[in-house]
Parts: sequence; structure tokens; C-alpha cells
Amino acid sequence: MLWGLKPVEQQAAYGLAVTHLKRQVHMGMVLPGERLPAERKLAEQIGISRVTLREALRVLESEGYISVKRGASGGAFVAPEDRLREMALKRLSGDPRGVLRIFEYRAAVEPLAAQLSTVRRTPGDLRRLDEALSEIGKATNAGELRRGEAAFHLAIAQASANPYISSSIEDALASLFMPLPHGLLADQVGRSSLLRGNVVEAIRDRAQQKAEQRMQLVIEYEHARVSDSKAA
Amino acid sequence: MLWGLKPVEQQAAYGLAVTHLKRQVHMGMVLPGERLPAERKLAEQIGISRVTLREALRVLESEGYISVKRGASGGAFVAPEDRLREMALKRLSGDPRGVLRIFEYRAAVEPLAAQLSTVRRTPGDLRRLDEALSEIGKATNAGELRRGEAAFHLAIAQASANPYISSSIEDALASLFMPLPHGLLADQVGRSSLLRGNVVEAIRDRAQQKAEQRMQLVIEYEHARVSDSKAA
DNA sequence: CGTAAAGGTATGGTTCTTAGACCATGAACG
DNA sequence: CGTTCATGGTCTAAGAACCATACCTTTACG
Repeated sequence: MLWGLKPVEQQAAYGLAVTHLKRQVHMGMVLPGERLPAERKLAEQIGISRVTLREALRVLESEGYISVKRGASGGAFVAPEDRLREMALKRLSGDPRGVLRIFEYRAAVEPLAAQLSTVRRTPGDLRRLDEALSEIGKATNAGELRRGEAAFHLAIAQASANPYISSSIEDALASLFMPLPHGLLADQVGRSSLLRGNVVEAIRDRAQQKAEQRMQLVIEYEHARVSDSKAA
Repeated sequence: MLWGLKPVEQQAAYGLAVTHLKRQVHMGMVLPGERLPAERKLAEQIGISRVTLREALRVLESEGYISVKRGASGGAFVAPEDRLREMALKRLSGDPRGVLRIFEYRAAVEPLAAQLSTVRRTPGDLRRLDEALSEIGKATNAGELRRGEAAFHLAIAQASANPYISSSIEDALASLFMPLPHGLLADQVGRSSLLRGNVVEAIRDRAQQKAEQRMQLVIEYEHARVSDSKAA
């Protein structure tokens, strides 16, 4: 038999921290320009020592994700939206097929998640979905819109009550920072609200087929949006 | 924002090795009763030191996956089929929903993989599929049948050329040792060969819809088979 | 009955991670 | 203007994990 040729590679703690923090940025859990918690606090929160965290911060800094300032009211600040968008586009152009891979995958899994959610949703799930919709509706810049959308997709993943689906959706979302196209923010917010609101409505009404179909639409729309960004 | 409440946990190297080796057993890459490579060799193959590997072996031994004998022609031997089946059933009964979760997930992803394979398959992919079919056809015991089937599903995952699909199928396959029901082996082999052979045929003919539908059948059949095992 | 192939054990060194203390900076405030 | 103090920057000592290597013990087999 082909005996485990691939070596078991142990990730260093600082490497895991780098990955973790990048995901937060990619999914918009922390917005461009925002300050991260102080080193001592952040280290405790993610369960590593401060020295180790600092190694991770150095990596993120060198890759342009954050910039660190010292002194009072200093700290680690996420790069501005434009810088992030630039980095994202660079990655997209480096691997043109990557986007297709992500979306063909999401197109299979997320509609399933929506469909399952119609049956398994808890009151807490519905609350999270409403909150996400509300954040999308109130978004006043690209970062906030992205964060709301990420929250929406993660909430549906959670509502599906299937750990395989959950973790794979999270991976797919986090694996790529999806830039929003420049353009009228109001338009983006409007379409995002409408399409995703319809999904939530179907989930609330326990309408399996509708939920599935409408989620499919969301994915298709988002795929198109990313492709447009790439073209521009 | 909710700042990364979940701590970043670093897996120890021996823990990774345990997981890796369990997967090999679960997927039937190493058959019941078979001997693992010698410690020195295995350690080198999976890229860890012998001392660390030995820690992993102690864990596997204590959980009943392997038993270790010393002296010439000693070594680490995978537990016999019956013992493994017993362990698998124990786990299934401990988490009755787990099986459903796995199959509802596979039912979405694997047909997609088959469909994509019709377009992206390489000659190497077709060869691997044929080999897997051949191993299924020649199976003279439950272990060999399982190994052939695992090889088949992994080959299709690979042929889909989508890393998200690939890794998630591997996870799903490895997350659970699927016991085969006691019963006429010839029957099992016959049905498995027929159903999976049809899928390969569709992939060879580049028949997208057929590939997708036939893979769906395979998953449904396997789900039923596992459920039967549980009942018995 | 000795050889060889395996597992079992021991030693010392390297790297990663941690806890804790202390230094340096600079914005805010009196 | 100078003090305060939150915050990043640095240092040290200890511990844990992992590794390379050498050597001991068991046991099948010629």
C-alpha cells in the first residue's frame, strides 16, 4: 500500500495564530482600519503567550495585513480597505482558477445548508440571521457590508447543524478575501439585502425548496460580483 | 466584535500522527491484521522522530486500533476486522446523528465531484479509477472491499481537481470507520462493482448528468448499508 | 545457537513556548 | 510643560516537545 507519503506537518503556534488572524480579516470580523485588542489581551483571548503572538504579528505586518504603532493609543491596526482590496486582487490574478473552485464548492454546499436550516433552525439561529441582515442593511462602507454578509453565511452554516458543512463553509469563506467592486454602495447593499432577506424568509417559513433555490441565487450573484472585481 | 473566543490550539506532533494513522485504518488503506512498517521506517515516512511516533503508537494501542509485538517478525498489527467492526458500531451508537450528518454532506459533494470529473479527468485519474474498480472486484474479504471503495471515492475527489472538494471528501471518509454488514460477500462485491462501475463509465464518456446521478445512487446505497449494519 | 530484525530504553541537544519583569514611547490631561 | 499611563519592545530563566543517536532486549529462523 501507498504508505502515508505526505509527512504529518505540525503547525507552530505562531503559524496557527497567523492563520487565525488572517481569517478574521478575510471574513471581515475585524474591519479595515480597526484596532486589534492590546497584545496582552489578545494573547490571552486566543490562548497563546504574548511572545508567540508577537511573532504572528510580525508576519502579518510584513505581509501588509496590519501596521503596528507604539505609545499610548498605539496598537495593531488592520490595513485600510484599499490596501486589502489590492492584496486580494493580487491573489486572485495569481490563481484565476481558485475563485471558480471556491464557488463551485459553495454552490453545492450552501444551498444544502439553507435547505437543512429550514428544518433545524433554532430561535437563536433566526436571531443571528436577522442581526446579520440588519448589519447588511445598515452598512455604510464596504467593510461593514462584507462583515454582515460573512455573518449571514456563517449563521446559516451553523443553523444547518452539520459540522462538516459548518467547517467547510467557514474554510471556503476564509480562504479568500473577496473584494467588493467599487461602485454605488447603496446598490450593493440593496441587492444583498434583498437576495439574502429572501433566503431568511424561506428559512423562517420552513420552505425547503425556496430556501435552497434562493441561496443558489445568492452564490451565483456573489460569484459574478467577484468576477467583476477581477475584471475591473 | 466578538474577538476570537476560541483559543488557537496547537496539535502535538504525536497527536497528528495518531489522527493520521487512524485515518489510514478507517479508510482501509491498511487492512485489519496487517502489519505497519517498522517504527524506524514509518517514522521517517510520516516525517516525525521515532520517539514521537512511539507515543502515537501507545495511544493507538490503548484504544485498541493496533497491538504491538516485539522480537523478530514483531511489529504493530492492525486489529482484526471483528474488533474494528465492534469499535465502529460502538461509535455509531454513541452518536446516531453522526451518520446522517456525514451522508447528507457526502450526498451533496460527491455527485458534484463526479460531475466535475467528467470534464477534468486526466488519464491518470481514469487509471486510478480502474484500479479501484479492479480491487473491488477482486475483494475476498470485507477489508479489501472497503479499501477498494475508499480508493474509488478518493480517486474521484482527486479527479474533480477542486481542493476544497478533495479535502472535505477525505475528511468525511476518514471521520468514520464504516463497518460492512455481515452477509454474503459476493453480493456486496457485485453491487458495489456494478454501481461504481457505472459511475466510472459515465466519467469516461464525459456524461455529466449520468455521472452525477449514478454517484448519488452510490451514496444512497452506502448510507443504507451502514444503517443496516447499525440495526443488526 | 548465533544472527538479524524488530521493539524498548537512555542521553543530550535544539527549538518552541511560556511566565514574568522591566524598558521605551507618546498621546492625553492637568 | 511635565506627569501619567496604556501600550508596544526587550530580556531572562525555565519548561516542554521533539529529535538524533546510540545501545539494550526480545524472539523467529536458518
